[in-house]
Amino acid sequence: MSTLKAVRGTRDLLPPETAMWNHIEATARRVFARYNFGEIRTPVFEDTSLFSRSVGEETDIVSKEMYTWEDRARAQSEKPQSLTLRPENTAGVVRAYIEHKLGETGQLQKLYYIGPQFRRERPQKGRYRQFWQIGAEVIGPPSAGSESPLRDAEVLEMLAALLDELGITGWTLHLNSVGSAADRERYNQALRDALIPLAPKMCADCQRRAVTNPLRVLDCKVPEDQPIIETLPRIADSLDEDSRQHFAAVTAALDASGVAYTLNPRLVRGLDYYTRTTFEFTHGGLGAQNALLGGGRYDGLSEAIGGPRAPGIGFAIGLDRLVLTLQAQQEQAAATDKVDAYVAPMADAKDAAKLAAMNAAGLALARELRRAGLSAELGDGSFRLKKSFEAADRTARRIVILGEDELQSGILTVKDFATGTQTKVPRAELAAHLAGPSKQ
RNA sequence: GCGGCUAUAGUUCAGCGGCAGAACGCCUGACUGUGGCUCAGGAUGUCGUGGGUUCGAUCCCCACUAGCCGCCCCA
Repeated sequence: MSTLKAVRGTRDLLPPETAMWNHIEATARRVFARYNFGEIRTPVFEDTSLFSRSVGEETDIVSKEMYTWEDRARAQSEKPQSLTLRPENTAGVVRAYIEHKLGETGQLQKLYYIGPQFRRERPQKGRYRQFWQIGAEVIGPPSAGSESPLRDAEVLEMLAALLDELGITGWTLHLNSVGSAADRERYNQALRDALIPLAPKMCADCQRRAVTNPLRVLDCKVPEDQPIIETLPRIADSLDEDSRQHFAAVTAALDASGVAYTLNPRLVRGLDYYTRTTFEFTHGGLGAQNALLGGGRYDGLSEAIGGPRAPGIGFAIGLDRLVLTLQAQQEQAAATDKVDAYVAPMADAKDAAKLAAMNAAGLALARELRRAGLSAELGDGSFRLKKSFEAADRTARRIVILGEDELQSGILTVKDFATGTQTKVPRAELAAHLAGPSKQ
């Protein structure tokens, strides 16, 4: 019989690793708050059509990577509904924006989310079937300034600030504009036409892509294909005047705010809803999954799923990958934080009544310390003192010994592991003593 | 969906067609109210699952499952 395990592509996050996750999430919340973003939490599953209509019917995500099931009807009159675990969160946020008529407020909505997403892909480094994303969206009616290139620049600048604050070094911002939906259609056709004579000279993958997904040819990494790729039409040449001006304004604003970026005319993104500005922050050391985060503008998404005109821009950070990057960067995750005190009750283990009484006294003392705001671990009176010390040294900065003497006198024995000094401390002063720094 | 590599103690990994190994961690003691550094002892386990070859398989073969890495695609 096989034992139960986390299903393929999912995993448990345990201490001390979770400390890193909490640190990243807390940093993101702090940074986002400075930019006036508020948190949104949307359901982890939605009506399937939300994703097919937003992400794109023909994308790999929708066509073969979604966890979709038919929710059974509970009444004869009820129709079964096709539901899907969210493969990304932007669609859900825009759905909520429409559902709650946030556009009617006339205000720009600045929303961020942190949560799990689901795609049924083959797991590998930095890629899981349940993966975590931190993302944010700026969306609103055009009258609120949602189309302004200033929003693009602000979002990018915020991301640079977040990565810097997290201590991620060596990231690169790749920037491009894919233009309007019409621009993209035009470009796609131009690319197809250009590839007809060229594709036979390219690698096998490109020959296939030329037919199935010409934009992907631009991503080809085969060295021999690069000269050919250089000759292909550039999307910048297919942009209409509005998109061109918008992009120029974004880069100008980034220049003014000192955010470094690399223009990458080959950066095309996999989701259908992207328009105009698209971007990606990459980092080495992530293997084939070198994208830390990606995003872009989606001026037509709201309308595509039946909402009002609501241009927006957003991004999603792969939290799993961010953790990998930070772990690789830090030699060793910082030593796990030790608690302020280890309360070690001592009693004769053979005397059940005394043991119970001493343990109760230990629990009360630990409670006292915890109520004073200190972190404390509690030992067991049946332990020999040596064992208590060993356990305490692993988990706490100091040990507080609670034996018969201490209980009667109300004066506790405290030993500081950093200095090795042992002192007697009256119970009334204990919390203050434990809160203080180590001293010789 | 496709390809390569891997699966042995709590962890990281050696190993060999014939009694299952190391390091770290864990437990006990030297030390009955004192940790770290020592020292002496101890327990680790369906050798991923199922089948096959063999007198005998943890080892060789096949299948399956899972993990890692890559492809596709993507955060």
